[in-house]
Amino acid sequence: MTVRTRYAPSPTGALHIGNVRSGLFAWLFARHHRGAFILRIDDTDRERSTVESLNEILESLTWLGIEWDEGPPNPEYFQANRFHRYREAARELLRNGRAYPCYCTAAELDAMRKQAEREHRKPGYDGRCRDKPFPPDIELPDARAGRNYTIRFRSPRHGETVVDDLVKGRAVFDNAELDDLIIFRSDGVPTYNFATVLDDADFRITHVVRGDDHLPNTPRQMQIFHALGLTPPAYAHLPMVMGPDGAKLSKRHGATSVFAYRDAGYLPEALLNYLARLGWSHGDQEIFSRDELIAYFDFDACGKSAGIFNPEKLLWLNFHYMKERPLDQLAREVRPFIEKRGLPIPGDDAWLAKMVATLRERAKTLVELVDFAVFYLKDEIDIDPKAAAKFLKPEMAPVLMELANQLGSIDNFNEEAIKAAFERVMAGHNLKLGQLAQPVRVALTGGTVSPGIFEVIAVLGRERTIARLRDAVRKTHSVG
RNA sequence: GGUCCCAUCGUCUAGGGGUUAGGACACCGGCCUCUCACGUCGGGAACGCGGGUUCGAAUCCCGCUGGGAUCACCA
Repeated sequence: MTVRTRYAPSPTGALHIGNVRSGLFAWLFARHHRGAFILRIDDTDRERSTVESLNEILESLTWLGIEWDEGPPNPEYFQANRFHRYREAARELLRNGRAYPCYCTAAELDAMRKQAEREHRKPGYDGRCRDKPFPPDIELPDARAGRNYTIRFRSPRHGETVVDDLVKGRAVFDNAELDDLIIFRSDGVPTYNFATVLDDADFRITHVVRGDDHLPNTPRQMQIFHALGLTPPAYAHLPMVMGPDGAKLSKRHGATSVFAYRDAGYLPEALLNYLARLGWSHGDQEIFSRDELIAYFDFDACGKSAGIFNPEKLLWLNFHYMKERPLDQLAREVRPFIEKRGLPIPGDDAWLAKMVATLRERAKTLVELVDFAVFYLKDEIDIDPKAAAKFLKPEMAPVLMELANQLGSIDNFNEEAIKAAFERVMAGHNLKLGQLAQPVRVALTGGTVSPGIFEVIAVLGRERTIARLRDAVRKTHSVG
């Protein structure tokens, strides 16, 4: 039997990285077994579902390279388009007595819960409508047509339900602990646990891979499978991703959506690698290509305990992938971040690549790289007053002038020749490289930190370099 | 509170009866050096507690403690 896994996000908000990791593992498992990965949209909640959110899901997965074999835009993979199927299944359950109408109102249910809580009993539904007689061909609820009731699943009262989880191992649930859950709401909409079962059944999902927050739902879903005469799929419940405070990762932990990381200048390979390695391992290996991930992935190598999201390690991975990227590709990826910043690019693609080459080992994200690149890109730079006070002293003026002249007379304006020009100036004034490089650095970049001074000059070009040196000379007078 | 899940450095993890408990991120120090980085070398840092089983337990079993998830006419 070929493996079929699915990822079923609901389009009700940003695509969260904790959530997308479950999708990643489902995808890896399917790819590893040369099976199919299905993307299904859980949009039964039409109030909260939006197209923006749907697009974000699709774009995020595409950006990460998690491609689906079946799913959108095919309309059959949207729950909203499958209501006929849910209704049919609910009628079947009503006919064979595995479900029943419940006439309790939301207010009554609420009161029931509160009462139980006061008496320190479990807050579940007490089954008061369970044994009321009803016609087997009773219509499904529809509050607008006056059929103001819900349909509940008749859950077995005795025995136990065993989940043999691929990640967690065996979990045994006492059926007496499971109350009769609503499978159809009074507005005629099926609930999640019911719709999910039918989808997983109809799409012939062999392995349900999801976060372990769904583990408590699993015995209920298995019971519905059985009531429908179907065999449940295998389950793999992955541990959650937590924030630094140890609680389930959520918006209040800051940037958590895939888009947020994309926009912050992270590379998809880095995020993918990081997410895969959170809760899964392959010996001591830290860096994995997509193909390696697929080749090595296995639930046996998944940990059982929740993992805390570590932004520093993600940063390190991003840095790694930026360093090993082909230069022209990295330059191409940096470009939109420069544009977004409203900065001009004073050269062609080859120039941009040279600029990126000097910066890539100093920046951990694309955004950070652009931060460092400002002095290359802007015509006018701001000089840090403290740096100027320390390095642009009046006695440096003639030295900088001479360097400008030397640089002006070079034939081939390359690093080698630039270095030779420096050496001539240093020899003439009896200076060491450090004594010359820092003032020049301040003059050219506005600060005391930059790539090697020869490469900076080579990238900046003769015109700009000389202009900035002269500017700096003028400033030494005003300082002095 | 009920139910379920989980427990090795700060974090991600390897190790599943005998190991100086390994790696990675982060941190600290040396080297490299025109600054900052990169790189490189080195360092500190962990088996939650208590009982068993065993010649021997981080490893197997039980309990405790701690953490998490979940208990909707949300998904």
